[in-house]
Amino acid sequence: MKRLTSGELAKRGGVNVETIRYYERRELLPRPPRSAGGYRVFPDDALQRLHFIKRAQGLGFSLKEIKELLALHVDPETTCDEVRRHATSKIDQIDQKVRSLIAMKESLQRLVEACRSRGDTGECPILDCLDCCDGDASC
Amino acid sequence: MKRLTSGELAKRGGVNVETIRYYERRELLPRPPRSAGGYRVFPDDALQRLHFIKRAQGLGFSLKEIKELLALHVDPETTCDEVRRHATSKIDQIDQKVRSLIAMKESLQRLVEACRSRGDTGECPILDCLDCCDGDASC
DNA sequence: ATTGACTCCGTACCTAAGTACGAGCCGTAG
DNA sequence: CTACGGCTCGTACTTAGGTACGGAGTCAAT
Repeated sequence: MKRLTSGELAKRGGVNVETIRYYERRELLPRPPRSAGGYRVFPDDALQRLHFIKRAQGLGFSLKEIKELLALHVDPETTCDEVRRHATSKIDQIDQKVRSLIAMKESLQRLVEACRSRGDTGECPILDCLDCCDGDASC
Repeated sequence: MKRLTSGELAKRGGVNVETIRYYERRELLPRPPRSAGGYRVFPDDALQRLHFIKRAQGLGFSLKEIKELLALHVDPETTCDEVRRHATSKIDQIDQKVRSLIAMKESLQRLVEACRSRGDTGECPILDCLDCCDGDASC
């Protein structure tokens, strides 16, 4: 268990020092103990926590949602059932995002395919229908 | 081809009127012709455009990226190849997001599964490892 | 003991993506 | 013709997620 200053934590986590303070204010990182001189001294699992935050964020979770995810861990009152419900609902959210993304990807793929196979004449099919593909559109 | 005022467009698109003006400033919606009295008069394909924007946004594209996507359509200079490259790169971006989301989903699923199958003794496994699952973690 | 790097805190500033507001036209129904 | 709702504009405010700043204290090496 190495101990980290805020600067070291920030560097290892690939974030700004100020971000560390910010996350502490937002209660995404627990407020760490302080050294004699008043410096923050983070246990090194703070780094794991930080990685988790950044990864979840990269997946489109807001800091508020991430705080909820982390809260599951922290609250000794939460029952296993409760935790499972939260987790399951997050899974559903993720699924929804994935489905939407895949739909959009497929639209784009169809366009690229049409584009590749078009004859020499006429316009690029992508140009003709990029902005008219609604979900289940037959572009 | 119905013509829409900004208010009608906003209502049909499910957005605020100000958002319409904002998108016009950001050049996501082309600046429409004006009526004698100075009112915006949108061709009704503006609604398709608006839908596209909201959908793309829901998938995590920024307005800037969406503007790029739309620009493919607009610029008569873009060659088909160029368009295809843009589209393909967007597909890659989407793929990356999907992979990350699926990884996170699987982590959560493993946790839920472990939780469901645990005996009566001991702590909820979700609580123990929610914040330590790094990508390919063996939670 | 002094220097230089690091950290503290509070506050202010920043970008993205809107939203709200007020004053002043437009347009139509009564 | 007047009232009332919709539209115009510029400007200001909001939330989310940070980033930057400045004055002061700390720590480690020389």
